[in-house]
Amino acid sequence: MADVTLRDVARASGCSVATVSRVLAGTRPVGPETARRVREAAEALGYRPNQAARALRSRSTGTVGLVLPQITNPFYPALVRELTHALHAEGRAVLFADCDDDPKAEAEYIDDLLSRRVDALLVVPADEHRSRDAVAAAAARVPLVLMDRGCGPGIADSVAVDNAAGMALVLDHLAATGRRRVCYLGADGTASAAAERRAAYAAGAAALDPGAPGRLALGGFSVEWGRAAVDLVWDARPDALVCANDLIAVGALQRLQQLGADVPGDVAVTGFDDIPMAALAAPGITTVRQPVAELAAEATQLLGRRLAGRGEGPQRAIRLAPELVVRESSAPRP
Amino acid sequence: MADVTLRDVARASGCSVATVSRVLAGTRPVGPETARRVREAAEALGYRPNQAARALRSRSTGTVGLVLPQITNPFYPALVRELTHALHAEGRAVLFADCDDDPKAEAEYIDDLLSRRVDALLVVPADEHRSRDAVAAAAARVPLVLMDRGCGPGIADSVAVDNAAGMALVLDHLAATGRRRVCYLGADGTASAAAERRAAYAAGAAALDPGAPGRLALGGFSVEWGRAAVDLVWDARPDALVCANDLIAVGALQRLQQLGADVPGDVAVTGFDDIPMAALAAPGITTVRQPVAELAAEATQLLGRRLAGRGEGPQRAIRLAPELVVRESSAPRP
DNA sequence: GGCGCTCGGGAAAACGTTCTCCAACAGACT
DNA sequence: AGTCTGTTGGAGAACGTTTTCCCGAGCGCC
Repeated sequence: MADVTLRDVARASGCSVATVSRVLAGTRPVGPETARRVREAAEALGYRPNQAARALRSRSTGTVGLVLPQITNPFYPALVRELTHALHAEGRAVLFADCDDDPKAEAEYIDDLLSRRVDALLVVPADEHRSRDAVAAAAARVPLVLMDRGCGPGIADSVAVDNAAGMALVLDHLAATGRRRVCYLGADGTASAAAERRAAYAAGAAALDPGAPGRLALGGFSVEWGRAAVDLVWDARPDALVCANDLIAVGALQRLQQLGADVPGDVAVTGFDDIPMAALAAPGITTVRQPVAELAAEATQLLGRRLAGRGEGPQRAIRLAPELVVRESSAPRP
Repeated sequence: MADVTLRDVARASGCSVATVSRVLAGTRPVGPETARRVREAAEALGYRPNQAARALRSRSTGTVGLVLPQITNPFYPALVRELTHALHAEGRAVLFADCDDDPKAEAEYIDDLLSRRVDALLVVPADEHRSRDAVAAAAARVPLVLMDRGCGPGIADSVAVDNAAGMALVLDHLAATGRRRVCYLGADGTASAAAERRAAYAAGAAALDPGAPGRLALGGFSVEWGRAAVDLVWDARPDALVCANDLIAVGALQRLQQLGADVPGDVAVTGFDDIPMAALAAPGITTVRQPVAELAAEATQLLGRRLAGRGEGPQRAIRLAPELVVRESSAPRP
């Protein structure tokens, strides 16, 4: 009942530990008859390799650390799901850490994961600047892929959505459906997603209206901020509110309904990310869907390459094109 | 730059590996002067213990496996967050597995986690019946705590919300605010949460109206089902829809708005779980809040007890009282 | 002064793998 | 026949800890 080891299998099959290891790992050819005996014995005894011993000897745990800022941010569960599935498909397990948006906790978790000898790290950095040191140090020790948010240039491989392209899709759509006075409800952080979307808005909105780039309110990526931000721009009488993510859009929608504004009649509202809530809000929120499964696939592939090829090769920054999802919140006015 | 081991620290501090291990692990008293030297050397070299070696020798990885049916179910992220924080606070890391509601995948993940030598398992079983064998087998090898859903009696320690009490809170509230013709939009699975809530509704609703226990529609725990279920009970002209969870309630709300029904004027709607979306829906959904942090704390405490006390003692099934959160969806009619 | 004791320290044996040697033996070529 | 090459198997050394012995020194006690 207790643990059965290679020794036990060796004894039962009448050969040496080395041979058993070889047939089970397939690391060197072994006589067909011996192989059969070994496999039978292993099966009969219910042998399960001890991953701790294997990790110690082969200096590889088959484990990847995943560090997130906040699992309760509704964008991440889908990402976690895709990542864990992709990694499990390659036989890797996932050590999970949620650092609660705190770069200090993040550094500790990364340290802990490294001492647990993860083969690689997937990190969504909590803060563009304050995460940098810890991430760079970690990247020097194991393959590391940044996801979703950046962390300064030249740190590590990264995979993210093309925020500028997404914002351009939104602005084109609004222009095509006759919106002219747009406002931006954004986030002021230095997180790359915040900065890129902000910049893309500023660049694209000028085409609609020279005044548009100036009409913005910057706060956090939250529903509360969405509610508050509406009041800051409402005087400008916008006919469209472009929000930096779906949570802000949800908040904006709530406040607009309180104010008695008609969406999309009086004003259109758009989000970013396509979290589940965007489809379920009333009206449904027009948003930019991140290709989550593809992001996960790219990230694991990047890791796989580094793990196989002994970490050589230039750094890669992969940007995936997002998709516009049009819902009622931006329907053209009759 | 490469890995620094106990040997290196021993050499640098001029004593033996054993001594270094002792002072760093604090496992036996050591002379103050030697201790100081060792600590300085360890600090200077940047020593980080190799957890793989430690795990091999001490037969404990400091790691807990967490197996979920579906991280994308919006109830789980908060639970994951609390669990990982609680476990990290005890110096444990979390190996995460999402089995996508598939008991077969669940069994494989559990097996994989066991061969990775997790010290314990936290499992939210995917299916009351079909998860049973794998969970029972795992529970025989390591401490295991079931969360949220059950898996047949006598399998392992468990922590969950008191579903019956929660449903009673809802029914009392509806009765107190003058609702008489209630309907139940539930789930038909054998998952314990589904069954318990269903039973509690049947028991409690009889007090409001002898016909109430019969007025129910059973499907899945999803928004889509909530939308569909409304049509099945609408002919009964209910003045309150009691939903088995918040997702169903969200769906019901959507369909009611399509039908032109006024919530809460014509009909009240209640949910269960208090997922973030419940507060953000319009109108806000009256629901039963699960004490997530407390659930997580109880679960880790249960694990801690088993891990410390060599697994003895009777099985415990802990039920925590939930809290009613009253929002607009069940406001009394004027 | 011998006897027990604690106390600080080292040598070395685990833990369960993987992997590098090395031995034995077969067949093939000189 | 002798050497070479390739194939199959075993012995044993790692990997970096923790832990069990054991030793010597210091100290109080009859």
